[in-house]
Amino acid sequence: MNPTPRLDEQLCFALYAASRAMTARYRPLLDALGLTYPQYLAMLVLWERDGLSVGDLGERLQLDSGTLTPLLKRLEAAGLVLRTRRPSDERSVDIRLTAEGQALRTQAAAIPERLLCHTDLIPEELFRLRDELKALTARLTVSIPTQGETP
Amino acid sequence: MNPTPRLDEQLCFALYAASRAMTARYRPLLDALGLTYPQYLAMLVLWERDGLSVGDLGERLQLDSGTLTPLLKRLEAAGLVLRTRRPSDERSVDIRLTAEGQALRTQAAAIPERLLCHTDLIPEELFRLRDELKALTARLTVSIPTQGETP
DNA sequence: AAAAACTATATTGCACACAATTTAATTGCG
DNA sequence: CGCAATTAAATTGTGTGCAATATAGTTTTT
Repeated sequence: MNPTPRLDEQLCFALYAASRAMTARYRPLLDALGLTYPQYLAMLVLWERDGLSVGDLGERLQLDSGTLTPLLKRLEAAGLVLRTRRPSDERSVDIRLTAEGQALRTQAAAIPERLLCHTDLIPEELFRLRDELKALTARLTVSIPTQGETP
Repeated sequence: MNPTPRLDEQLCFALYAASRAMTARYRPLLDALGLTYPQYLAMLVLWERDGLSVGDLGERLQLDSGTLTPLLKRLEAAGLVLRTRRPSDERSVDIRLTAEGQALRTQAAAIPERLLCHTDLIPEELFRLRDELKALTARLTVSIPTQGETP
């Protein structure tokens, strides 16, 4: 009935390839800061708002503790953050930037611009694409209806 | 000089989040076939053209042998492909579908449609988004100019 | 107040990604 | 021919992602 799906026609592969290509573009710039790409994203969140819990960070990045706990431990080992149990609720772990973590912010500020310079992309197009991707993510993220659900 | 980049403004994060959200949507459908998402992509390529080498597959998927070798070994262990040294050049490894691997094609054919049904996305928009992502990938993938290169 | 239910993180196990190195086969050159 | 250079996979090591489970702390219920 349906034809076999072709790789080049799949939005899913276009997304997957674009995401990895983007990460590859960031890598040399992030190497200079000693950060991996997901670590950079976590730092972006912390630079916006310090002292979030692991859960807060996970909500923002859409990552769970299985991913974040080891990532944050590596950031701690690198001296960029501190992980401390929240006194008011010992279940929560506060992630706070160290002075070194704060300082990295200055260097990171140059990254988006340097990336743009290397790729001759038009900012307006990027903004539109970004917003379309956000809309797509929102639609993909709605709760999946259970097979045969009848409420 | 530059402001600290904000997570929500970054195209890179929109891409990263969308790609993972898409993979998450595929997961339950692929679980039914016993495939992971990258394995599914590899199978898509093989259903289009059987008997490719590891390198050919890697070129198509933009993945290197460090990723593909274990992935293909798992597909072989699952009985979906055979890995054989090419007689004309023993360095190359031919990947060929088994009868079982060919048979899976029929079930896979229903997947893209089922995914669309679950997400009320308009096909025309998706096609356009896909093509924009391909263009982005192409621009991100051009050879990175060396710092201070003067040809 | 003690048990049960709930919540936040951590741990474990598996499967990618990707850099760097290794191994084996082939090609090219003197 | 003989050997250096090249090529194709495989291997090794690190860092995600994510499901499933475990642990510890908190709240709710009886």
